[in-house]
Amino acid sequence: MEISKKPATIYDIAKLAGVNASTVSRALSTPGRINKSTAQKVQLAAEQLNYRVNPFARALPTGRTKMLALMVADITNPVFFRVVRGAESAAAEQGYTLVIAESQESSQLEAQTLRRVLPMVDGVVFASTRLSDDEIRVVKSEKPVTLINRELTGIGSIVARNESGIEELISHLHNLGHHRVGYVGGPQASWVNADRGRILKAKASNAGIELVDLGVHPPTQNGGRAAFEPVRAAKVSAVIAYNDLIAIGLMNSAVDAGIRVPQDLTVVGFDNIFGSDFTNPPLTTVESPLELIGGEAVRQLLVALEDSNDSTGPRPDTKTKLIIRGSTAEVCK
Amino acid sequence: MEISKKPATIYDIAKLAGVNASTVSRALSTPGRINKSTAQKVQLAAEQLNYRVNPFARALPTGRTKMLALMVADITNPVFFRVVRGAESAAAEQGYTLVIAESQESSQLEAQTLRRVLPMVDGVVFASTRLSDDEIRVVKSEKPVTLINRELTGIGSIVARNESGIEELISHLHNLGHHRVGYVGGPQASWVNADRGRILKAKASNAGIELVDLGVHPPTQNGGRAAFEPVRAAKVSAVIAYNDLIAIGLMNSAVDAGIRVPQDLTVVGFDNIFGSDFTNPPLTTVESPLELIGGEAVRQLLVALEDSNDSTGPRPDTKTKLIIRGSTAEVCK
DNA sequence: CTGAAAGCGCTTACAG
DNA sequence: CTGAAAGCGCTTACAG
Repeated sequence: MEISKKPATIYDIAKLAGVNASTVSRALSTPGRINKSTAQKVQLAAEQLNYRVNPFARALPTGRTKMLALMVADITNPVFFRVVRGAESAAAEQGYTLVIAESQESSQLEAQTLRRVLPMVDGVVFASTRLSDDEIRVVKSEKPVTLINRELTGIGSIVARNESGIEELISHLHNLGHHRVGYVGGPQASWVNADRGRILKAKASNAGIELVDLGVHPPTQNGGRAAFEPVRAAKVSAVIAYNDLIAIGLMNSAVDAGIRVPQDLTVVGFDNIFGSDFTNPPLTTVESPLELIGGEAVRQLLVALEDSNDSTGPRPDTKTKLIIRGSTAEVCK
Repeated sequence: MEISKKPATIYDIAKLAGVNASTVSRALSTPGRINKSTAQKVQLAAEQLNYRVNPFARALPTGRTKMLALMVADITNPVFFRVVRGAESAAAEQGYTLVIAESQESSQLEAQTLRRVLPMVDGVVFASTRLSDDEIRVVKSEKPVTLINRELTGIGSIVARNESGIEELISHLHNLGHHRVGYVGGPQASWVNADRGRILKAKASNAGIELVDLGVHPPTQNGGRAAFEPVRAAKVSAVIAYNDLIAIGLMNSAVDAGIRVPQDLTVVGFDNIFGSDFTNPPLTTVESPLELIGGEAVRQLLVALEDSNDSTGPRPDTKTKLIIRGSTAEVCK
């Protein structure tokens, strides 16, 4: 329980090992280029002194901080947990530290946070951003950037492949006998919402299902509650929500209105968020490989940074898949 | 869309403003100690050059990085979301950046992560840690530390005041006519578990309720499922779980076994995690002011760091409170 | 393979 | 109030 004394520097090591500080530096960071026994001597001394490199001192001459920023709109949104987990472990694997920054759904706060964080990181992955295409390009002009679930020419991105899950979903609904189903859309500006809507429309039409557009809504439980009236008015036997949160809000309002799920109304969501399995009934949903996506986003960023690395390994398949639970049933008429 | 050119330094500003670099430094960080018009000239030049201080260059001479680490056991555990949110915004408020580090419930991984992160932060708050008392003291010997929901002499900490919520809970159960209730404990080593258990026992005994100890369990849904057998064997009319996750697992198993909640068995949890309101039935739970606690933890850390500040404002009350939902009912016999 | 030196961008006593 | 200088702990050409 010593009182915090100054940590050892390479000069302390140099003295102890009887070599020059530059040799210490090399022995520690590029041991290949140095006499084996010298390197060992240095490493031993470093250990004795409980040496740890000062990351800032290293960052100054190299310009590299070994930190990455992960930008999310809302830390408390369960959709991001798995993204964060995947990103964090991919970063740690390569000795990088992740700074998680939150925009709180405000583009102004996001810009401000970015201004604080950008100078201290080597690159940023946007898991969700309120920034415009142009603003993203400005960031990209300063540091490498990768985008999650948004595409923008000239910028690396990784997105969930919604086709596979939606294919399964439409076929599931078709088998259940649904012919007229509603889509409760998410935010207008959301790339993901557009993607899901487009694919949904195509697959539904292929299957001879009429897809009714039920408007755009906030991606929250309240958004789902507010969407209930349009849903009821549309006289659909099934409804697909932009995400699980909306689906859950929708189910609540339906129950309050005396509509039974799934007997009277089939409901499905997207994401398979934490808790979607203990709704009543448990929610049928299309799941994205969020953890994989988070990990892949930082891996992509890292090859841009360490350009030595395997330039581009095979991109993993980010396919989505349907998880069938209790909120979908045959149309009974 | 310029190709990333080198960011401006204080020397660029110095040249543009026609002063010495040290004057620039002072004008930017301690504007009070400098001629007003000089300061303005400098600030103008800084703006023109779109200057942002290099945090690492600043960190070297000062030893301060303006970064804080927040250590959690599991990023995907919903209990931490609000802690993170509170900590993050308290940090941002003072211009600090939060690094969230995850131990993944492994003390080895935690130690390793700490080794990577500790050199780059000014202090650390442990939201949950697998470290032993002694290990925490070692960290504390290097950097200021504050603890959430754990007490350790000599180390600043902030804990939820479980009395208030438990008081309400016991009185609620008492009013409902329960006389024999079980406690499904959490991890043996958890400070919070011990605290809740102790208070529960005291309050129950005051109210003439017999509290049956149902053992220690992992704080997860599976833990809750596994706890169902002991619960049933104990022949209690109500059960209190260490946390919501356990309570939810317990409810699942009960339903599977044909036991109705709350008619046949009253269930209550702790934490009020995301999703606990849409279980079936919605879970009655004791809520902690997690966001406040997270914020207060970093604020405490910050006064230790900036010792100039208001040495110690009044500590906010971290009282817990009962949220009554559908999983509790009168004992019907 | 190794040393001596310069430099990364800032801060901060020390003079004046 | 301001300048000139030293120093924070590392890395990396440049010699040898």
